[in-house]
Amino acid sequence: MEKRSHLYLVDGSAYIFRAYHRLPPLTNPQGVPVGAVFGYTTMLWKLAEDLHKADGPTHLAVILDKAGKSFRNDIYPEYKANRPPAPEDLVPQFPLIRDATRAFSLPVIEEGGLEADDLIASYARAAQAQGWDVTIVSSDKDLMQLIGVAQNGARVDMLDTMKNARIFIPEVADKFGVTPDRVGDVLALMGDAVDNVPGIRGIGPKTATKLIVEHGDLESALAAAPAMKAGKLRESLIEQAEMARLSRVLVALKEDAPLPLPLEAFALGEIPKEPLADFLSEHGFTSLLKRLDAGRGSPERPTQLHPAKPVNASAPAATTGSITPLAPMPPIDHGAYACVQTLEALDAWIARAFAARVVAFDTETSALDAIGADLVGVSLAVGPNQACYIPLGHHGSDMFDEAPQQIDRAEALARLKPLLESDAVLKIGQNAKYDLNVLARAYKDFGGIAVSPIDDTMVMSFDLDAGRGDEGIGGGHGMDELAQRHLGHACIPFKEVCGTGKKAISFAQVPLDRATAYAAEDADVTWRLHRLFKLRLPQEGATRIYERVDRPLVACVAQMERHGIKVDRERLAGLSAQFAEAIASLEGEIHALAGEPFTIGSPKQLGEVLFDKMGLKGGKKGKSGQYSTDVSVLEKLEAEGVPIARKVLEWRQLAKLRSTYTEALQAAISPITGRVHTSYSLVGAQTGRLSSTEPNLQNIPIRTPIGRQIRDCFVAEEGHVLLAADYSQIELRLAAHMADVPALRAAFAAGEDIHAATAQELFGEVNRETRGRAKTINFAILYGISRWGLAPRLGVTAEEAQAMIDTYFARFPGIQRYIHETLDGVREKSYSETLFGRKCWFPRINSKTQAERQGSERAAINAPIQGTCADIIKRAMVRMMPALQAAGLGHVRMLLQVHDELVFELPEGDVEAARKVIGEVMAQAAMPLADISVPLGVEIGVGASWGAAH
DNA sequence: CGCGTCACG
DNA sequence: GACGTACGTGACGCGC
Repeated sequence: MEKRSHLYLVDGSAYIFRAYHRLPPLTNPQGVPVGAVFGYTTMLWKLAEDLHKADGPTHLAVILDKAGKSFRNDIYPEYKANRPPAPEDLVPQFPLIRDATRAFSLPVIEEGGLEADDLIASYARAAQAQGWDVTIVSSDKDLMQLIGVAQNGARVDMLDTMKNARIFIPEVADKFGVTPDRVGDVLALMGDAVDNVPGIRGIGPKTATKLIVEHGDLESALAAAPAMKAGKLRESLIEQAEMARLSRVLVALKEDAPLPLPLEAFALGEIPKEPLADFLSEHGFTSLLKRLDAGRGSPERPTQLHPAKPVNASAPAATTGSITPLAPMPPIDHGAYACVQTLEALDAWIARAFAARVVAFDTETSALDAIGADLVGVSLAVGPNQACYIPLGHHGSDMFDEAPQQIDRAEALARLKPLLESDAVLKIGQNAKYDLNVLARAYKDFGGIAVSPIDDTMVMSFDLDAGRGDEGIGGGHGMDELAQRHLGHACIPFKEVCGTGKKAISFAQVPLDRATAYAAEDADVTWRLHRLFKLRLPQEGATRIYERVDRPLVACVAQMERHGIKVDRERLAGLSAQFAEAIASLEGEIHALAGEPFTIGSPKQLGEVLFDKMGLKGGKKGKSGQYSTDVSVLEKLEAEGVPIARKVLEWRQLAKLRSTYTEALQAAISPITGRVHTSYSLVGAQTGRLSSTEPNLQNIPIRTPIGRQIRDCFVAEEGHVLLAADYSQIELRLAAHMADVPALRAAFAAGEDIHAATAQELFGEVNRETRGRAKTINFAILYGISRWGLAPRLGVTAEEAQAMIDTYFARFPGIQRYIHETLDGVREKSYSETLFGRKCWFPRINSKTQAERQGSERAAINAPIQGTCADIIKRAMVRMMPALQAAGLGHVRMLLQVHDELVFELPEGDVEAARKVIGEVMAQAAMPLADISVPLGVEIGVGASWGAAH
């Protein structure tokens, strides 16, 4: 049976207004706002998917309003006169709607002097006359007049894609209380404030419906007015009858307009993929692009990496393309900030934030650690100087002082929660991870607050300017520094508000006026920075790394920090005592050997004892005029048969382990959770790596048996295990790929021992000695090699080291080429780039000072490799929880990241299932953006402790 | 607060 | 001829 023709008429203009207000303010990689365009594109996509359904479209057209006046203005000049101008960031989206439609190869209809509604009505009636069904894709109430069934059985209905609802006669009756053919009469009576259709003052939807239901139609209702009982309604109907008649004409749809294109022109065929793919890719609609690629059964095509644009470091970058320069912002004015102390004021600010759809926020807490501190207040900013502070946990400055007036904390959080969690409002934080953690813990009885979606100005700054610290101004990404650098504004220093040292007070004790100035300023500054960075990201090619890697990582890492990891306190204490005993006994022996007591932990005293008092040789003084006593020096002495050297080395090791680990880790156990919560810095390492502080859980010992015991103190909860998954030799694999070294790639592909393979290539034979040398050289390559650096590590002369480097380059010419090309690129652009486009700046790469220059060169060789590795594991982290959830393993907890390793905690029974998902996500983490020509090997271990999981 | 040292990748 | 001597981190104790 042939499918009955079914015409879809899409009311494009009405749609984008709704999409604009419902969707977050996205921008495409060029910085153009495209939130509404995205919504529109998604809608077309959904419609296109219905193509093959039985009741799906056979014909489709998009109808748009054309700018300018319509015939209705000739009848009534005030028609649509009080419409506010379209929002600033919607205007550039109008032309893109046409692009989007063309990308789907769909016809667009627009005609001057006619509104979209008239064209829709005319097409609908024409189609109906031919016996076609018609679906109007809109939710505009005016169009509901068209709904119904013609004599020939052809029907007109409507589809509201946002609510995914079909609208037919019953739905119209629900809304208006009348059948569709009487909707115009109801509308004429009630008027329309948005379109400025006058109607009759004092008559709203209820009365209008009642009158039409009672009297049948408008004219009858007007005619019946004199007979009505005296009162306002009667008067209005009589006095304003003409207004109602005028309104009736205004709301009537023109159903016989000439059709710019014949109906047959709207026939749907298969939608060509190429123009669509180009459009989706141009605007960064990657989710749809993926589905498109999946749909055509081809492998996902790696999206184009950002072309490396030559950047003139001295020229401001904010002038590219057609992007309008930012309007200047007024200077920061603390007097403009509000302190919110009533629910009414709070509600007003929340409404402002919803209306602005972008809000910067900041939390103030009683202490610095996000896991232990209490929420003291929240600040919001919706524009420059439009900021407020909401105190929630302030008390008096001392115990006799009364707490200031504040909104009840639970009540305030209940009102803030919908705002902070709304998909339609972007929340901006400076180091948002901190605030995410505070708010996730606050309001706990109600599940906490899961702030989303977020932008983070600190992370944005990092993705734009990592490494740029040597250009005269600080290179950090802290708020005070960013405000100074980008806004020329000196923030109120925290210590000025809370003091320092012994006299420091909690933020909860700060008087509200000062607290407001400080806290609201933070939100204000964050808002302003966001405006600058959001524009710069696309202009400077940093959108990809920010949007795809670092931005989604914020919430992911925040959750890892909240999980924390369990440590066995008793076992740590036991080790501590054991170490203490050994330290004490070594101390005695060392003092005896030295012939006098001294402070072994003082390199100064130790050096003097060894090289002056005891007269040992090999003492070398550094620039501080002090003897060096580090491991290499002491090991050399030991090899020469100096017994005290061994003892000092042992003493050092144990002292280090005890103070840095066994003691410090016990102190780091949170009294609240009983676990240890590190804090990861997303901007700590210039290469893109994370760093870990308070405590640093990325340097827990593993290399020596004695140190490894500390890893055994990291344990899983009862009934659970720890799973450690690490990338095997990932940096060398990436070097093999990025430098294109066939021999190394082949060795990795074959699963060979890479250092042995290197030894075979370099020395022609593999034994312990050659493998060890090959390993050292392999690492030297990754770090930027020099003969003087390599020589002492191999125990050879610089000349011999140079010979090995030469051999290495001869056997693996790609490496030498990579180093040259990388350095040339960095010298020219002042930054390096990872496979995923992460930049790392090297402002001293062309320094006149050799040491400075060479240092930058070595770092520049390493940065793309170390940074790509960081990108890959970050991508794995971002994808991990969704992948685990999809596999029914949402309860698996990701706890730690140690550069090439992820540590999880999970029930024993889930090990096999989790192992599969985790291994797969990690191995595939570079795809589809970068297709690494070497497999990413992942090794997984499981055990009751971290030590046992290796 | 700078330095030397050493824990990790 | 001096410069420094492999990349990236963070924490500790000493001594000023």
